[in-house]
Amino acid sequence: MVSINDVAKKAGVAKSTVSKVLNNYSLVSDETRSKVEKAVEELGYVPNSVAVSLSKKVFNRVGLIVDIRHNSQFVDEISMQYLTGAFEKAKEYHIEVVTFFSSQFDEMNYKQVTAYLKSQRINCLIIYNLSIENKNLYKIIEKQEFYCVLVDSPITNDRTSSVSLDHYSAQYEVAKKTLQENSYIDRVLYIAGGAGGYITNRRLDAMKKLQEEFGFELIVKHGDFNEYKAREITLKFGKKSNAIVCASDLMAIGAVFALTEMDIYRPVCGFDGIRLMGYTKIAMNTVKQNFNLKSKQAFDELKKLLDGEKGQHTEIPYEVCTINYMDVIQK
Amino acid sequence: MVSINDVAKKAGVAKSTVSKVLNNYSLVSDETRSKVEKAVEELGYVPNSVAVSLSKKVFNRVGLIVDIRHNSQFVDEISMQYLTGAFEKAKEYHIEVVTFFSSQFDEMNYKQVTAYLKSQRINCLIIYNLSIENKNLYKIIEKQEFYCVLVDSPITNDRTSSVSLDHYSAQYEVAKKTLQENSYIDRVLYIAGGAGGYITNRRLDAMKKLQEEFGFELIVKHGDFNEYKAREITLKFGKKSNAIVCASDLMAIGAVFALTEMDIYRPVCGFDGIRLMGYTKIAMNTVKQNFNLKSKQAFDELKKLLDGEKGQHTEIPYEVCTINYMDVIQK
DNA sequence: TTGTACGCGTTATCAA
DNA sequence: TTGATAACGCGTACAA
Repeated sequence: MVSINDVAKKAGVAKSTVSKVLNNYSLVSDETRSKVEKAVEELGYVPNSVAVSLSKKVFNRVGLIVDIRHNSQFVDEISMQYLTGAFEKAKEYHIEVVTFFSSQFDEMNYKQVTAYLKSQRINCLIIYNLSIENKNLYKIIEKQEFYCVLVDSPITNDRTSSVSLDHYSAQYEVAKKTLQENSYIDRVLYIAGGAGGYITNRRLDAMKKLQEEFGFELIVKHGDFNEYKAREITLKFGKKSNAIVCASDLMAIGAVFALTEMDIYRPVCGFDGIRLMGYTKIAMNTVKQNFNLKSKQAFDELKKLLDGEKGQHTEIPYEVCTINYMDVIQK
Repeated sequence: MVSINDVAKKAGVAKSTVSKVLNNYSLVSDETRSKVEKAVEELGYVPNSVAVSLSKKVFNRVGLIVDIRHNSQFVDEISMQYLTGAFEKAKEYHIEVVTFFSSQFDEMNYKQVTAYLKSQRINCLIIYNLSIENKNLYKIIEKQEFYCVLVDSPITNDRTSSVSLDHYSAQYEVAKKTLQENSYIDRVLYIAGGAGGYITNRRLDAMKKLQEEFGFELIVKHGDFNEYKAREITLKFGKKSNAIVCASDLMAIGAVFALTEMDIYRPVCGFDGIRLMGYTKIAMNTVKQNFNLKSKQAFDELKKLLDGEKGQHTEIPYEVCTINYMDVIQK
């Protein structure tokens, strides 16, 4: 392991001088600079990030908290896009990231979680899909000991930003489009996410607005973003409704497959625009969002927080469309 | 940030004593031990892993190298299971892991990659789906500067173990079963993985064995595990074959959808047993493997390497079956 | 059984 | 403009 001492020795200078060259201090003569750079090059020296982290007062390490525990398997696709987006930005900003799965924190209390994160010298968090059961994370956000960016949870404070799309209007648009494409609608089944969640409530508001406008009866059931539950709900309430609006594509798939089994047709729409949809060959309206981009934007917001800005809420664009197989496999 | 000094002060002992308690040294009186433990508890102290890593001579940090770059999107599912499996074992062994995507190393040369990894104090690697284009990683394995475990690449040396299933017999079995279920087979299209890959060659051998036994004509094309390519190949060669064997489920899906478009039927079989298959509602034979388990086993093998054992090759079980929707969504 | 002192690789301060 | 030295938080011989 080649260290700064080796470089200093080779270049014939003090290690503090090497450090200065590496960190672009201005007060270094061109001559010593080039000597050092030459030695660095020859030895293939790269600073030990562990030691850097230990010695610096501020050293930013970002924890990416991905939620794969609850619900079905196919949030995989979304989580993976979140991760890749964040990794790309991390590289761009030269900031270290560490991946966590929220299930890791399940058996810990608040104190343990913060201690654990701090012990890894993590001072920033990007939290994807914060679920309301996760009291620890809520407390972390509230206490502001970490810089946080929340993806799809509209909480902000001085050290917390949030990135999401406009769930209200997106839900409104996709549902409206789906209902208008079909003739007679007098009873709509809405398979919502988890009871009490921020997003769930926003989207529910949109459905109520639509209900006022169209004057249909609205049946609301909570599928917890779980396709199996959505399936059960559809088997139970699908027949007596004449359209089904789902708060996620996954639940929409569960609903459609249930309808197929029941051998009846009902218009269904989803939310997310996941590629999996293309494989099912189901053509339904959905809200397509770019998860990779959303994650990147979250990282940009984090950078702003680190640069001293206060937390803010930002939104990303979306598109109401259908996902088809050929689009999905092209790339 | 509460440090070992704070604990020592609170407990009224020297920090070295605290360290001994924490690292389970035997030569500590019960009295001081409990004093220290109490202080640790009250302060919520967790050792700073960065400092630990710096001070220890050997500190194991594992880099998980996941390949999401090449081919289609739906390796996502597999990669995610690899990651979760490794994370669980990491927790069990108290070893730190860091996630990398192999695309991160694309523009680097060998020296840069090793320097980068070492700068992060990484001394172990678990490499999933090493592709033959990745010269850097091959060199890393060869040089033995890192302890490596390869998943699905049967290379071993003193510091390198590998975990995979028996690709030869698995390919043989699934293909044989598929062919036997259908009446007359005289020409088989085999859509292989990447040309020259280890796995690809093993599986190809199995197909040749089968060819000898059954006496059919074997057409081999390389789909590079890419469903779009598999689709193109099927469109071109599907009609004149009367069965299609694919080296991955993804390619098999591409083939089936192409056949549907061509409006002809051919028996098709896949490989991997991914859950996505359940969503396509295609019932085809495939080789089902447990990716999560495979990743865990890889971690166990890594542990053995760290404990001084020499690298070895191990295999995991597989099952020839079909993947159906209800099995997939149940859990 | 406990405490002292040093080293790990780096940055930061201050004197030269 | 450079270099010596003290941190950073921890583990660990070695001395007490």
